[in-house]
Amino acid sequence: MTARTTGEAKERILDVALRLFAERGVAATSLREVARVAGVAPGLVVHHFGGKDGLHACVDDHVVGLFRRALDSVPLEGPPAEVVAARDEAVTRMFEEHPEAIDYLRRVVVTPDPGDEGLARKLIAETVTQTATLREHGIARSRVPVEEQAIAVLVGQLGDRLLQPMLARMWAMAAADSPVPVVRVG
Amino acid sequence: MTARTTGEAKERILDVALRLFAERGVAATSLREVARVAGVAPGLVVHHFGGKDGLHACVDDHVVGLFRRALDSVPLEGPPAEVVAARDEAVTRMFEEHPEAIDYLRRVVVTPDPGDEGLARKLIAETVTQTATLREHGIARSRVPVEEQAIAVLVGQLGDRLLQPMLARMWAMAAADSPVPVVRVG
DNA sequence: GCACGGGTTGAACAGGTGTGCAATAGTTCC
DNA sequence: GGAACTATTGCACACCTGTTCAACCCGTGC
Repeated sequence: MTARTTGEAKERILDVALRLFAERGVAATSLREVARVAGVAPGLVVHHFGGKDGLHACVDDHVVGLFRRALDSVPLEGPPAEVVAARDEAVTRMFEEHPEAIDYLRRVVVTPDPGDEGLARKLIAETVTQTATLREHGIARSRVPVEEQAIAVLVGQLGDRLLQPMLARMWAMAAADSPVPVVRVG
Repeated sequence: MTARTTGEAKERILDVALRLFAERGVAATSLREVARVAGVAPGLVVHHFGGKDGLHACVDDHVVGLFRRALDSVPLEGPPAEVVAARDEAVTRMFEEHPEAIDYLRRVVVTPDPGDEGLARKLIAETVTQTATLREHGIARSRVPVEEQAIAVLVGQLGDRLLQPMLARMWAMAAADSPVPVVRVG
């Protein structure tokens, strides 16, 4: 069982790592388990990513890349309002295709492990760059500092998606409880 | 350096465990580190709590106990509106005195480790009991199922406190960013 | 043919983990 | 005094962790 195309195993490892990191957290996920689930020898993970820290960083970069690709997929021409709407929609679509990404981000924001600030920085840096580009194309206004505007955009794009499942889980865990005939809402 | 009063070390272990569990998560906290921080031999933790799972369960019970004691501290006599207000205030005071508790609860709700559903169940069961008591004393209305009302109360008491620091962290991590003289747009 | 080089393996190693257990220290009761 | 009991220690065990490394497979260029 050898690699057919170059980089196949590497991608698989990255996907598995993101999924497991999102499900259980980085600290609680072992390199060996990532390798096992990816159907690969432990040494290969080290060879490709240089160790667990390297894998963590690459997963972060991968998530930032998902963001960037989603945003870069919409052309910067047309009425500003439409461009902005299309970008938000692209992010929404990306998160629908990669639900692990939002789970991973929630962990980083809500219950960060040491080293998780890395993703936060990268994500903010990326958004600042994106916002600057928007300004150059006259799509975003320039009355406030770029960073402030970028953060507002980021919070707008992430906020709901990070918070909503949290409330959902509170209700779900309540419903899953109680062997009693369940809650019925008028 | 031996125990002066019975249960002293046991309580210290419990406090340290709650704090570390809240900070880093249960899975990422080792029994030995709990023992080290508590100034105690690893074996003692096992002796008192029967192992890591037992410690986890006892921390859960401890948190539920904080809730119960806070609620039970307000007498059930007087105008219903005042009683309810006093109870909310008691919970608020409890969380101010035990900030680790809210951090721990956030982990359990947002990014649960396997075994964390235990606390959720216990907390809901406790709130159902409490709500039932309120009804018996004519303080809570009885037009909806107890469970539904209990969950509404629980979400009301926890919601803000769980969500608020999350948003705060998003902004904080943004502000703490950018050591570089940032992107400048013409 | 044959060396080269990257993808891949699996066995090491040192260290940390949860747990079990025999031994000690200290208190309480007779 | 001693007996009984609990709190407490420190070591031993088996297992899992991240990392290192020599070897292997296999396609490519010569």
